[in-house]
Amino acid sequence: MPEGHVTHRLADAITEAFGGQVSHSCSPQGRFAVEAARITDRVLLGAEAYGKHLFIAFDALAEQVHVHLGMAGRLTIGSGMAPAPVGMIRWRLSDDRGYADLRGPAACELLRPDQVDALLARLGPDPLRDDADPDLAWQRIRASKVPIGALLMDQRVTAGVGNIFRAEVLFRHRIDPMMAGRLLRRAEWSAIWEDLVLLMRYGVEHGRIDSVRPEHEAEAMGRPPRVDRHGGEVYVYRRTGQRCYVCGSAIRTAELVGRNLFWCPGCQRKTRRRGPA
DNA sequence: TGTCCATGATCAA
DNA sequence: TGATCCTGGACAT
Repeated sequence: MPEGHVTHRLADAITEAFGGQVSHSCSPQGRFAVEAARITDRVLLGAEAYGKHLFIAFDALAEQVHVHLGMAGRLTIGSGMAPAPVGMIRWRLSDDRGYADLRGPAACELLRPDQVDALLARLGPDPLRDDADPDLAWQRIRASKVPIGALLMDQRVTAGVGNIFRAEVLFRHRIDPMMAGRLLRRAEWSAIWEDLVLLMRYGVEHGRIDSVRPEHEAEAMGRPPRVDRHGGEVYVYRRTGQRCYVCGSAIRTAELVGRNLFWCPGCQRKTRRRGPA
């Protein structure tokens, strides 16, 4: 259940745990069995993330493992001997020091180099990558009638941004999620991008999303504890009906292209005031 | 025990 | 726009 920061964190963790070593691959659940047989007992060269996509390369093999966790996928890494498989483990990667179990991914497959290239060509810039060019996203946003709240979720526009980062970054910049992309100002986009880099890097480092600014922490602390599991302190995500930490309005929710959107009607107005929330 | 829901995305119509 | 897929946890019955 990841946004891009999880994928990047996992890429680092896999490289750290298995990089440069011979590892064993299997598929207790069975659906990755043929592919696992091809990669097992090879040296794992490293893992890399692009947006929500994870690629793992092996020595002397042109194909790479491509993993997309989707909404239900999870990859857990443990140390020591792998325990007997519990539940549906699509791919188990292990060596004598540790193991990684992949469950419920939307994708777990071997891709040829040309397939990898085609996939990457579909992705917009990823705020977590040094090679990202935010201007590529801007060119799409500035020409679009689609709400900015939908554009940010579109992986062709920005890769790695999901429902939480979308909601939180728009709140932090006091932007109405329903505002058409083409009404966004260039300076606003630059600020949003820089903020995404900041928030998502924090997410990679800490393994959670915290978007509440220091000056609002006291207010956030006084509120009832969060009940969902994503772990982290946020302004609007899944806080429907609760009071905004900044203006006190009730946080609202609505469906936008099939996903729940959260925003503060007080802070995020169509006619905007200067400065971030 | 069953239903719904989730940090996602694709496909058909 | 709706149906579908992935899996497991929360919650209702």
